[in-house]
This record gives sequence, C-alpha cells and structure tokens, in this order.
Amino acid sequence: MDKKYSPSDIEGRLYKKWIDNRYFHAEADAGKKPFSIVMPPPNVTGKLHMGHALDNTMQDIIIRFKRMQGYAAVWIPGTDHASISTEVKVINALREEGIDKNDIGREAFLKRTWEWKEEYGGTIISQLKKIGSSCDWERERFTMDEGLSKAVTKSFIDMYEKGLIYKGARIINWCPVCKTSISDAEVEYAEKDGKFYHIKYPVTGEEGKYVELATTRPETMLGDTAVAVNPEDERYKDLVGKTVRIPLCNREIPVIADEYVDMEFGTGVVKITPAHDPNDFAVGERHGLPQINILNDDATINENGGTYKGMDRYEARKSIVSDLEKEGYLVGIKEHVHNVGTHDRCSTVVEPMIKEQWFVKMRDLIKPAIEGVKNGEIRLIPSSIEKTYYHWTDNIRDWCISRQLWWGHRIPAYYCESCGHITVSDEDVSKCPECGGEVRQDEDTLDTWFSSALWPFSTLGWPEKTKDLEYFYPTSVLVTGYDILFFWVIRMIFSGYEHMGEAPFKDVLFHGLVRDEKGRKMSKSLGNGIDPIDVIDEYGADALRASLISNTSPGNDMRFFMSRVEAARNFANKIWNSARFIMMNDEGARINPSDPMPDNLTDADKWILSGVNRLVKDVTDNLNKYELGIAYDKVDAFAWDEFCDWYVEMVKSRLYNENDDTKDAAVWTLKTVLIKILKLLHPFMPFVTEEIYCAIQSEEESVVISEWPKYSEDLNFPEEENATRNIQDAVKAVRNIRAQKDVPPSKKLDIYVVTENKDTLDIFEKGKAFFKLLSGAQEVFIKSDADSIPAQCVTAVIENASVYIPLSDLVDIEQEKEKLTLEMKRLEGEVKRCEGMLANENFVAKAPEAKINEEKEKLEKYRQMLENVKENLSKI
RNA sequence: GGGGUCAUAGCUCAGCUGGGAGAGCAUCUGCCUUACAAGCAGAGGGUCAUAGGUUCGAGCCCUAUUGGCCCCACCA
Repeated sequence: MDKKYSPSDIEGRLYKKWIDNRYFHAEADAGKKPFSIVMPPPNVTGKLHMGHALDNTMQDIIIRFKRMQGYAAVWIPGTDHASISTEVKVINALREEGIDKNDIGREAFLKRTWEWKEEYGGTIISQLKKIGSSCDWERERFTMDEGLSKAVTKSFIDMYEKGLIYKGARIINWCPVCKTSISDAEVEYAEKDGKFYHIKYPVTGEEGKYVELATTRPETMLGDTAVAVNPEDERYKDLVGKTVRIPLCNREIPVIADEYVDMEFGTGVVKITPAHDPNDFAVGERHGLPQINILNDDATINENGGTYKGMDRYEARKSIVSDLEKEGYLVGIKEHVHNVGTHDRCSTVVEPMIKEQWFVKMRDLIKPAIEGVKNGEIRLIPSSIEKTYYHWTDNIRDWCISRQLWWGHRIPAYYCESCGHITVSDEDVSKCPECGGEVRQDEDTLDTWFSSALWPFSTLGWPEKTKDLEYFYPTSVLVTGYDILFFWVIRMIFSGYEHMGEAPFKDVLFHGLVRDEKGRKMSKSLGNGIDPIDVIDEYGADALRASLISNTSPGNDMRFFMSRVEAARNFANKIWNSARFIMMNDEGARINPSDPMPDNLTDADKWILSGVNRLVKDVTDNLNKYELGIAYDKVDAFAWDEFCDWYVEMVKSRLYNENDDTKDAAVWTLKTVLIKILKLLHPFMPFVTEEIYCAIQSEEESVVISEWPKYSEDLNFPEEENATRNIQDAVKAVRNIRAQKDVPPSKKLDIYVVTENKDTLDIFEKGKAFFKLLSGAQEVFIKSDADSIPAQCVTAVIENASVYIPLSDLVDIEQEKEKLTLEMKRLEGEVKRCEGMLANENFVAKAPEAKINEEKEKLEKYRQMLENVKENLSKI
C-alpha cells in the first residue's frame, strides 16, 4: 500500500483483476440461492450521465452484497435497444452529408446505423466499468441481435394469436418530424401560449343565423364533420338535427347532441373533427360521422384541404384565420394558455391523426399486473409509488406499438397483395398461405418498449428453455428511476405475466432524479450536466458512488454536490490511513484475522468488537430492506467516529509500550474490526476496500468473493461497552475543561478520578493507560474518596465518578460555581422528567417494559450524578 | 380537474415498525499529538411549515390549512 491514497492508481488495475478472475460471473447452482438483476438498457451510442451512474451504483451495491452473502448473484446487462433517438441521430448524421434516409433505402440505412454503432459502441460500457460495475458483461446481449429478435417475434406472434394484438385504424399521436406514431406515454404536455379563435358557422337555410364556437386549432375545421351541443342545452335544442355550413370550404355538416360537450365552457358548441382529435374521434364513432384526414405525414395540408393544400399546418392556420376575418366569420381572438402535446424525443408538437396501426389490447393483459402488486408478489419501493401505478393501470388504454421507423424490430406481419390476408409468422413468408398470392412485410417496426418489456426473460434466453431462465427467473429486483414507471416497469410486469406466467421480478427499487446544485434537471441545453467520468477522474469511483448514496432515500430526487464527493473521498482516505496504521504496527504480518480470539482482550477491545458486531447486524438489515443510504451512513459513522477516532487512539498506549502484553490482542482486534468494516463497506466503495483488504491479509485473494460478516451473540459485550463508555465520558470531560480553560494539549495535567463505586474504580484502573494518553495526563490518580486531592481543582461529574484537575492558577471559584450550578439544574431537570414519566400511571401501565426499565436506569444514573454535583458544589 | 410528494440547523438532506432531534458542507476556538491537515479536539446553531386530533408519549399516525415540486387527464 502506498503512503498516499490515490484512486486513479488502483481502480483500473483492480477492475482488470476482477474481470480476469471472472468474479462477476455466476452460474445456475443447485447449492445456492439465485439472485438476479436485469440492467436497464442504456443506449450504446449515448454518454453516461448521473442517472446511469446512480442506477448502476445502486444495482452494484445490491449485487455485491448478495454475492458476498453466498447467493449465485447475476447481473445481466443489456446494452442497447431500438430507439427513436438512435434513428434520429443517424438521420441527422446522414443529413449533414446531404443524404435523406429515403434515398438510400432501408437496407443501407440499417447497415449505416450498425457501422455507426460500431464506431461509438462500447463507450457506455467502458464508462460503466470505470464506476466499478460488477455486471456480468460476458452475458451482454443486444436487443436487436438474433436471439432477442427471436424473443420479440415470439412475443408478438403469441399475443397476436391470442387476439391481444390487433391492427386497426385508430387515432394516434403523430410526430410530423420523426414521421412516426408514438404512444400516449411518449407525449409530453407543455404549457404554451395559444389563441382561442371564435368562429361562427352559418345555419343552413336560415339567413343570418349562426352558431358561434371556439377552437385553438382553426385549421382543423377543414376536417370538421359535425358540430355538437349538449343534449340538455336549452339554447341549442332546436338546432339539433339541422345542418350548418363550414365557412371557407362550404361543406354542410350536421348539428348533433352529445354528452361530451360541456355547456359551461365557451359557447357550449364544439366543432367535431374525428380525424384529428381523440375526443372528437370518440364522438364520431358514437354518431357514425365520417372521418376526414386533412394532414400529410409532415403536417402539411393534404388534398382534402382544398385551396390550403400543401401549406404547413401553422401557415394554413394563419391563412385560414385571415380568410375567416375577411369573410366575416371570425368573431374574435382571445389569448389562451393551454397544454400542447409534444414528442418527448424531439419536442415537436404532435398531431392526433387516424392511422392504421398495431395495438396491444390492454384490458385483460393488465389484470395480473394489478393483482401482482396488490397481493405483494411484486413490491414497489417506496410503496407510495403504488398509487401512481394503480392510477395508470386503472385508466389504461390500448398501446400503439407500431412505429414508422427502420431502426427496430420489423413487425412480422405479411399482407397478401391479392386477397389481403394477414399472415403473422416468425419465418419469412413468400406466398400467401390462403391464395398463394404475392405478400409484402409490414414496413413498420415495434416500439422500443415492446422489446424492452421482455428483458427479464429475453436476456435469460427465452423463448428457449435455458438453464439460466429456469434458475434466475423471476429476477430478484429491478432498480430504476420513477420516471420510467409507465414506459418500462409496468410493461415488463404485464409482459412477464403474459409470457412467463409469473412476475418478472420481486422488488422494484425506485430512485429519484439527480439534479444539479440548484435543483434543476441536468440537461444538455442548460449545460449544467456533470460528467460522472470527470468526477471519477478527480475523486475516484468510490467517492462518486458513496456520494450518490449517502444521506439519500429511495424515490426522492437528490442534488449533486461536489462537496459530498469530496467528503466521501476524505472518508476513503481515512480508511486508507487507518489500514496503514495497522500495518505499521503488525510488522511481518504476524497476526491473521483467522487467528483465534485472544484471551487477554481488554475492555476497549471488547467494546469495539461488540460495536462492529452490532454494526454488522444493522447494516445487513438495512441492506436487506434496500436502505442503502442508511447502511452506508452507519458504516461511515462507525468507521470514522468509533473505530478511527476512539479505538485507534485507545490502543496506541499499548502499541507504543514495549512491555505491554496485550499488544497482540490489540493488533488482532484492529485487524478483525477493520476487515469487517471493509466487507461492509465493499459494496459502496469496491476499489479502496479491495486494495486494503488484499494488503492487510493474505488468506483470501479478494474481498469481492469474501464472505459477508455475520452477527454473533458471542461478540456482544454490554458490560465492557459500558465500562469503556464510562472512561470515554471522563476523557470528554477533561477535553471540555481544556477547551474551556484554554489549556493546550501539549500541557500535561495531573488528573484525579474519584469514585465510591468499586466497579468503576476497577474500570478506571484497567483503562488507566489509554485514559492517560487520551486526556493528556501527566499522571492519573484513581481514588475512592476525595480526601487527598489537592484544593483548587476544576471538576466535572460523570456517571459514578468525578474528575478533578488541579489547575490552581486557572481556577475561578465563581466560574466553577456557575458551571456546577448549571449542571445541577440540568440534572434536576432530567430527574424530574424521569420521575414524571414513571409517576404517570398510564405510562407505567401501557408502555413496554423495556422502555420503563430504561427510564428507571436513567433515573438512578441522574440521581447519583446529581448527588455528586451537589457534593462538589458544597465543597467550593 | 384528479393524484402523488415535500416542508427538519445558514445550505443540501437523513431520520427504519411513534419512546429524549442527526450527517455533510458552512461558521467560531484551539491544535502540524510519531495513520491521516483529505486531519485531531472543542463550540455555536432547530417551538421538525401552521392549526387541530389520536396516544401515557408525535418529526413520524389522522384531519384541515398554507407554500413548493412532480405525475396523470385536458374544456373544444
């Protein structure tokens, strides 16, 4: 071990060691319990961001913990999936070369995308490795490889045959820039300033009579096929059944009555455009209205728009408004803020359109997914997510899965040119099985999330019945951000039930978003993103990981502070130095952790052993409950405050004393405790713990594959813990006096400890050496009465004892009196509080016995201390 | 409109099934004490948003209110 802790020097080397030794590889093993995680598929062509880093760290902590606990724990990566963003990137790259994707055709486009992926591919994996990801990269699968394509096709065909997938003309969200349909979940609503156009439609055959209505999208009037009013609306009752004329295009359309219309809103009259509005579509279906599509795929007006044909939707809007005004049909324009649906990938305003698309019928599919969470087969953590989950599942609509893209799984449906029969098959179909006619395959590909939904089993080999699938499915836990609940989590759940007959995972651990210091989302446009790799280069992966976990809780957003990374790095450094200290005191590495427990352990040794034993229990419990932040913080606090700041200081008196026969016991304890700390800390800080572990002991080759420490009743030493705490209190009392009186540590003092209690006297006799060292004493006198101590002392009262320091020149009688009086009042208050509680009949009757006993003990302690304070006060 | 969530020290946040308020950073005071100045010792700082309720006991549970964030739906 180097003198200086330098993460950059150790991290790469250790990762290579782990990979070379295949520590991350787990096989199906009858003797071991399985534990599996499927990793969310990050985009190979993308760049690692803090969200990935957080995902990855949490997963890695869990998987390392489980491996050390003896599970066959596997963490299966997927590295990429079909996605609109990849396609858009390639389209843009081609565009820069002056090429349109349609010019080169599908084959060439896909080839180009693959090449491009080769170029950038692996970027994100190498970055994840830098974080310390113990993912089993050998199992790496790419969604669009042959095997997984098979899974996607199989899933599609199975569901098609069951009638769960159908093709139909429905209203869908259309992105005019990406030129593809998108699902409801991909639409993001943004508040935008818009205008409310009030227009009047003339009533047919009644000169001068109009109905007034309002719209935010006047261009859609070209596709109007009705005007609707509420059936209860007295104002318009006589109009129902008549017709009105659409201005500008002079088409006659009926006035219908439908509950959908809100009488209170606007004029109570709504124009109905079934082809371009989901609600209007529904109204149109109820009333058998024709659907007139007025838009091309690029959102220009098509031939149904008459003179407006060829104009962009917004151009047409302007033009129509000015024409309406010219012809006197425009009543007015009002400013209106409304929510506009945009595509989450490109922020283009989506247009609802009627298109022939493939859909997944959700009504029955979602039922087991609801049931699975309700009956606890699947646990969502934190549980508050459940409400959001049910809200979505209860209002589910059919899922549009076809995309007009090329980079994805092509839909395995073939249409017969002559008889129109649809064949769905996993083999290339060349002739129509019905009539032998020519067939052509559907041009569309499947939604990204259709294949991602299959990950928990497709990455394990489904539809083949592999060993892995049998052993590792259902997987154990899914770790992901809450923002992806609808896209991915829910779809994995119903897909798992549908294809495997079982939930895809048992637990879902959600984390929040990582924000910048000001609480803003990290984004490219704001330029406030922090590159995890830069952080690692500066502070190390261990520090980054710990900073993402420390002081956080599941499901809540967190802000990223460099100062936290620094704090974590400092902690790693602290551990590093404590290890160096131990090694310096164990020349020739004589002591091994597997050596039997020495029989001459001191109270201090037992105190720290007892403490680390309890820590093992706590941290294991916390990790089992996915309380990662709490677990880490406990290890941090124990290692730094208890182990480094107290225990290491306590043993120095023994280590520096040649004649002390408990020296080996101290080294044994130091090693034993540090090794336990290293193991508990390893999931959080894999690199630094590995480096130290290998340096400090030679019995095992790696902490990665070492055994997780176990809690043991035999290592509980409550009496020794109390004894040690007693001396610590005395040390603190002396330090306090020093600070108050401005006595520097270099000035050695005579210190008297006076106790009437035989046990306490014994405790201090045994702990005299380290008490002397830690309090900076010249000499420590332990007395059973205060008779022989010098006059003119500064005093302090601790449990069962008083501390006296002769500081004749510094003693200020008045100050002493004041101090003791204050202490007396405090203790009187404590006594009163305890007495009050114990005098409360309800408390004594209803509180648990342990709590009552605790209060009784406290009362006794405070009474005794109070007595001491009073006595000291009386002597002044 | 529906739902969720948060409100705790100057800042950012923890606080597990209700049993005497914690961390990191920042501030102040001493220390280069032979593992560590990326450190050590000490200190200050909180009517846990407000008002009720349940309970022997509430930061935690319930109700209402106020303010912030998020999600869903979307009245054309």
